[in-house]
Amino acid sequence: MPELPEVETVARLVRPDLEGRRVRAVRAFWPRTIGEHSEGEFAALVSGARIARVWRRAKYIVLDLERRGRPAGQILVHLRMTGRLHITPGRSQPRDHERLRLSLEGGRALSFIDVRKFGRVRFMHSAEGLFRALGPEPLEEGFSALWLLQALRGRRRALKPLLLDQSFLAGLGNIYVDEALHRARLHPLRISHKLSAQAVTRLWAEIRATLSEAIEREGSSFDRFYRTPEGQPGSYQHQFQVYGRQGQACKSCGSTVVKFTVAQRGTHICRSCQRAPRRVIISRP
DNA sequence: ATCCTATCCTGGCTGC
DNA sequence: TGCAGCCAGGATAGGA
Repeated sequence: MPELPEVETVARLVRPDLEGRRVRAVRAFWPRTIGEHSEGEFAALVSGARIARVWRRAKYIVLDLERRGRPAGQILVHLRMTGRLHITPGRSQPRDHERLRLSLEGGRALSFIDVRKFGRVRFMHSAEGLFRALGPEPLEEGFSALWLLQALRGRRRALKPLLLDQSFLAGLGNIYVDEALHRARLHPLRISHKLSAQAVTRLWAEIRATLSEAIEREGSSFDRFYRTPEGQPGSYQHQFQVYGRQGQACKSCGSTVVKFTVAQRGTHICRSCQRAPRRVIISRP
């Protein structure tokens, strides 16, 4: 599902078509996509504003708006599970599962397409407060091995649910947590404050390496949902070590990859590369 | 503080 | 072939 690498890829690919353009009109085909605002309110807030910058924070794609050169709020796109962004010809009929369309000056439009309707496009006067409540960006300076060591020691939680918690660390989801934990040879049920400094350093490095490599490959596509705005699938799924590989051989040691449930999420591990912590009862699939 | 469950959704899949 | 039921999962709310 779209996690940091997929969201980063989408932001990069829509950026050249959006930056500098003005929003002309809004149509909400599924009103809940824009949440607390009605279509009319949303339109009033964004119409005529210029998209000054497109960037990413955690799993949000952020469109900074300006009017007369001054900040005029932000549009936050969250793809959740099946959301997609496409630049489309402005006048076409709504396509299947299109939930929102922002018509742009110049004739084209930004379309938000989402089969499962979980995705959201919000207008906020400022997202600063929302972003302050999120953990650091894993690929930025603030996320150091020392920070991670101290942060893990300040909590007493299983690694997987902690790494999925966006207020702890931003941008990871189910897939990249499983991949990073396998690469760091850490079991998802290991308790955060009990890791050695060496193990934490491994985890830190593997989180960064996994995400960077996935961005290089434009994310992962293993079902028909995630595509870049150009309609291309990512290719990182070919690098998966454990995710979705239950029943197959671990690429490092040959043992069979198993799937079980942690934090209500499908969790994939190699039992020989990722040794279970003592005294932990492993929940059943 | 942490964990667990339900909710939101659709479509693909399984099993009868 | 038809159809009911289950599953996937990011975020959040509410209860234990």
